Amino acid sequence: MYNFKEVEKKWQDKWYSEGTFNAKNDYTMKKWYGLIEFPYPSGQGLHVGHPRSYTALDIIARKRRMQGYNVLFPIGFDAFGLPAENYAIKNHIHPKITTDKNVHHFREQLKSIGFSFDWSREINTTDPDYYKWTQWIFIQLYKHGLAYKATMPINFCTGCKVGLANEEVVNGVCERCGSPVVQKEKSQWMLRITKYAQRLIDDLDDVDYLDKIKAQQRNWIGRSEGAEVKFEISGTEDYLLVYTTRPDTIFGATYMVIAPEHKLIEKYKDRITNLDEVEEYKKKAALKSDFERSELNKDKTGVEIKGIKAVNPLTNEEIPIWISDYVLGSYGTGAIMAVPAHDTRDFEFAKKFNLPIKQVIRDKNSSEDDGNKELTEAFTDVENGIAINSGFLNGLTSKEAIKKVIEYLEEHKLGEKKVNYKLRDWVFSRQRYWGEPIPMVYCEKCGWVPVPEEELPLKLPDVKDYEPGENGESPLAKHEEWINTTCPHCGGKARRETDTMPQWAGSSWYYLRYMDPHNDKELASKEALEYWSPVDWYNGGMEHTTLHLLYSRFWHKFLYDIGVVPTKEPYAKRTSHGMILGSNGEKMSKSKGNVVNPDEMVRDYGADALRVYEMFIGPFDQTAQWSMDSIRGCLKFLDRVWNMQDFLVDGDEYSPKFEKMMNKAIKKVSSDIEEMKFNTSVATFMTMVNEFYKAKEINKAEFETFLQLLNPFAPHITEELNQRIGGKEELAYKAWPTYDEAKTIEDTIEIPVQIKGKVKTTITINKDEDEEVVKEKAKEAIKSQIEGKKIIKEIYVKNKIYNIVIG
RNA sequence: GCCGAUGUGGCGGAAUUGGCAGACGCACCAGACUCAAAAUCUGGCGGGAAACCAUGUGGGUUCGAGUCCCACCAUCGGUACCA
Repeated sequence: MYNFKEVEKKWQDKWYSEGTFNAKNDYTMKKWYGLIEFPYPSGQGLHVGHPRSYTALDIIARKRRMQGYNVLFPIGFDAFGLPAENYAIKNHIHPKITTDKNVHHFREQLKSIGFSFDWSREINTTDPDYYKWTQWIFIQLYKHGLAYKATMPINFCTGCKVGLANEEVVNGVCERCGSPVVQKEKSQWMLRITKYAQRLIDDLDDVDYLDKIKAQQRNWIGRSEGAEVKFEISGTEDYLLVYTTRPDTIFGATYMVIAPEHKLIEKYKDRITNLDEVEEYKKKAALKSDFERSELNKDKTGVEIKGIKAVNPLTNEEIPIWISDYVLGSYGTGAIMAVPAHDTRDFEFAKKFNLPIKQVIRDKNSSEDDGNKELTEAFTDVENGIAINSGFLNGLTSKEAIKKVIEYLEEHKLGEKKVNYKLRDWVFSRQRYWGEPIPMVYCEKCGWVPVPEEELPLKLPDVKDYEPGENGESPLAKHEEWINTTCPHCGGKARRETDTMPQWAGSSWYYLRYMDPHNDKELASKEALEYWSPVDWYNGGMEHTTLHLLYSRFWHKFLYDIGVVPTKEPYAKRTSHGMILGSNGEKMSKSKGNVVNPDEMVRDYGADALRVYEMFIGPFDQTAQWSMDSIRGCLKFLDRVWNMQDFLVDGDEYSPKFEKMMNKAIKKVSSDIEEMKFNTSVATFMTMVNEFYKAKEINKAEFETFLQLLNPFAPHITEELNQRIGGKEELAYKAWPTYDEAKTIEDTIEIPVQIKGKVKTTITINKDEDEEVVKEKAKEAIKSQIEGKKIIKEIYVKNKIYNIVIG
């Protein structure tokens, strides 16, 4: 009987004490760098979702070692973050203490599953030796003008009087006390990621990410091409600047809309005759949280600004200006020209406030559309539009009209071509204790000054009070002894920045630190960076394919620009795994009581069974449902593997009856691993075991190869069996098996014989048999069904199929 | 609404990418072993008496469609007025 407890312990002790899987410092070897998203060490411990991703890359890493690569497969902990801080506040235990405890637990759990991580390179984002370099990167960003202060709204709980993270705001109210959450203006550090928007799109062409990941990145950045157009404000030299992707519809612009935040109101308040009404609207809009603005108020609201009007530059008509919160201050110019006939939102707004709707595009595919009928909805299709009622654009397709009108605008200095992105700059400040201190000081005389690099790391002060500050201030704002310092520039009195960095900071560059984790001179040495960059294969969750991936690509590109890293992109290849749901098909959560604890799985079924099951559970990139019956089935499979010892016979070569199967299996498993089709690899192993059981025989050569193929999936049992059957070398150090293509091909093939595409029978033929011989044989086999019928057509595909069409 | 997935036996899923639908596993049934049970081993297992019918629904292309095209339905994930 297979005792997985004993066997797994034995091999783990050996691997982790000897450092079997540690990367070598031999920079002449060919390298492979595999990366998994390092976990946040939560109090709940490891989730069964973690081993899905980790086992997958562990399998690839183990295979790469056997293929002769110097493999870097590191692990660390992304340990700053909200849960530790909230737990600390509630239970009055310092977050460092809980974090250390959780990390310890995670480490034990990860080791119990037998991952081939290089534990000598373990990192932790809360370690000052680590965040020293996170702070260093921030200072470089600041020095290059990519970090700046701006006033940005934060979520502010009206009950607790603290700033909240987005995830703490649930349906517009505070997650903890249920009070309404409003937006509060606060001066924050921002990172200018928008400067990299175009490169973040363009360089996707050079990396091997799943298409859906690339699509998500592109959508998030949200590039759009259009024009900025000037609309003169009647009776002034001034103009209102708008952004539009449809400059071909300017003839149909019947009014303008500005965002509540727009500075136009301040500028012309003397001329506005209904200023009170406008100010009232502004105030109401400001009080609304993001949630109210977007979720609750699909219904458009707005107020006309009376006393000022704009002039349509192409029709020269005077049109009214409205204020409405469906126009966002943060996108484009914060003002739009409204073309109700050809924009859904403008159409709704115009209908509600009875504004004129002027059709200037007709549908080229609709004979009824002559531009004279009343529209029931906006016509927005760019592909099928023809300009009408549009002066010099009449008759042009929408695309031609866009080109022509931009030329016209540029020629008459009325506007210009413009590209916009949805992507916003990155709000980098958090009013929190448990994060990296932002290494900046403020001096009355010199303004913001970075902490000198030789003084890094700027350590998070070890304080007892990390309760949130008053009015959304950071907890650090209460610690005067830490805040007060001297200006590095003039030596005068200065105060430290009290906000900390977001959790994204430490994870934006951690893959670089793994290359040289103990370096106290640089974030990593030039040689290490040159050798290990880029990450060859990065696997993680779909939930991180927008923000984390984008942020780290941005930091990497910046580090490339200042000559720190040698590659433009951090990750050569990115894949993602599907989620694991509870056995009831719902997301695992304590409240639903469907959480599966990996410790219990290792205890009851063993690490190998857990690993094999998580690979067998279904297609790797898709959501899967946990099943206790199935993990039991995987343990049964491993027991059958163990008992194959009883059939062992001598033999240094594959026996004739298994030669084909062995060669085919090597081929199949090798390619399955590369394509992450782990589930069919496991099926292959099971089929092989069934065959060995049928024969009640397996020779040494066959057993050794079988064990080696299975080793990346189930490393413990295979090493143990290999030792027992007298394998000379440990599997971890052996070369990956090779196959002979010729020996994967069967000599005889069964092919279906069809009549009109329906299978009637199958015949067995020799491979590459002569066409006429096959046809003869097939016709003989279905003689009764074709006798006396006229054969109209015959389709013969060599080694595949023979199909007869009869009359 | 938009973007991205997914839909195949009782269940999880497979299908060389247009060529025998249901590999492999679970569950279930039967047999062997056992005083008996568990474990293990062996066999069976989409529906239908059969012709045949079956891959979410309806159409199409093809000698041939789970796979390609068109329209729709359902489920899941992401996102939220981006001009």
